[in-house]
Amino acid sequence: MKKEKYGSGDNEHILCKICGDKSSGFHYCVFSCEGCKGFFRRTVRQKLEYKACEKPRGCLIMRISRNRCQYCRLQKCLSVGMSHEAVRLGRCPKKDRPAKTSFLYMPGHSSLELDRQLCTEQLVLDVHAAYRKACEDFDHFAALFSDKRIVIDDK
Amino acid sequence: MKKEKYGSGDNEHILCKICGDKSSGFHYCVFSCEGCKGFFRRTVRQKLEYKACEKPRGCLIMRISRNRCQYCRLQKCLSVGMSHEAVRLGRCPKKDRPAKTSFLYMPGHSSLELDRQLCTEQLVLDVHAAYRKACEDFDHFAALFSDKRIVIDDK
DNA sequence: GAAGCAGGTCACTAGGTCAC
DNA sequence: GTGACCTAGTGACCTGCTTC
Ligand SMILES: [Zn+2]
Ligand SMILES: [Zn+2]
Ligand SMILES: [Zn+2]
Ligand SMILES: [Zn+2]
Repeated sequence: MKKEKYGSGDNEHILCKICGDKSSGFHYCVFSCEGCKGFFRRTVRQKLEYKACEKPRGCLIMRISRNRCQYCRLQKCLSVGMSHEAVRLGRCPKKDRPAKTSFLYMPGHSSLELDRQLCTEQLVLDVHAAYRKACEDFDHFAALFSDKRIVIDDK
Repeated sequence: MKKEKYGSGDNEHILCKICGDKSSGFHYCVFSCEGCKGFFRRTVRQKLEYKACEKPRGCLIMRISRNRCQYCRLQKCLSVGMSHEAVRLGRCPKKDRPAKTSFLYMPGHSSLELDRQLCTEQLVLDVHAAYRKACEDFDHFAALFSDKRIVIDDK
């Protein structure tokens, strides 16, 4: 029989657990995209270390934001269980196949749906940024309050 | 009459003598898993030669490490008695089988036990690596000592 | 028959490559 | 540095044959 071409599997309906892009398979024990797979491989093989993220609550890793912070991308890879030690080679045992009802499974993807995903990601990032800003404002306020530079006058 | 399905035997409670994965039967005169069986078959059939391992004391072959060094995997296959010459066709007489009470026999395996096995393997590999490092350090020290660059002053 | 292994098949992935 | 694409292996599953 013919050798199937690259990428002909149905892994593309599964989402990358790190960034949400379409997965190309089960890499380093995690369903992940070619980008995150390559990123993790380079990091481990060359023993790269990234300078720590300065944002107090870290970065959201999504398809459109995954290249903005290597430190947080690596943290996400590790936190979802990527491991260079434990890999699975060969055919996937039938009983291990992820259920198509899993939230990781995406029923289809037209370019329309891709556009929609990108818009949604941008929206999520905007909301996240606003949330973070609010947290900082609150911290600032709390500091002033504890310094008694702000008092509540409930007379 | 009806052909039993693949993997329906009770061999899965026996461990692969090469890597410790679950055995799928008695292959090339050794209880072994599908992976080690296929590896040995390819090696013999295609007369493959692997470049010698550089580690002075070789690699530990376990389920999670078996694909890291083909040379040592083949050595392990040969050392536990795999042989392409003494191929046995057909079913294996019960009296020739190793007893199930041997340490090769694993009473059960849930996914919990599999996880535990992987953790244990990683631990063993770490300890092995530390041991090897200690051996190298000792060799280095012994060399200095025999060169009289280190002396013991027990005055 | 029934059980069970050798060999084949081909769904899979680690690692390499190189245009961006 | 990134990631789409390729290739060499890997190993889960199957089929044909052997032995009991
Ligand atoms: Zn990804
Ligand atoms: Zn960050
Ligand atoms: Zn094995
Ligand atoms: Zn080795």
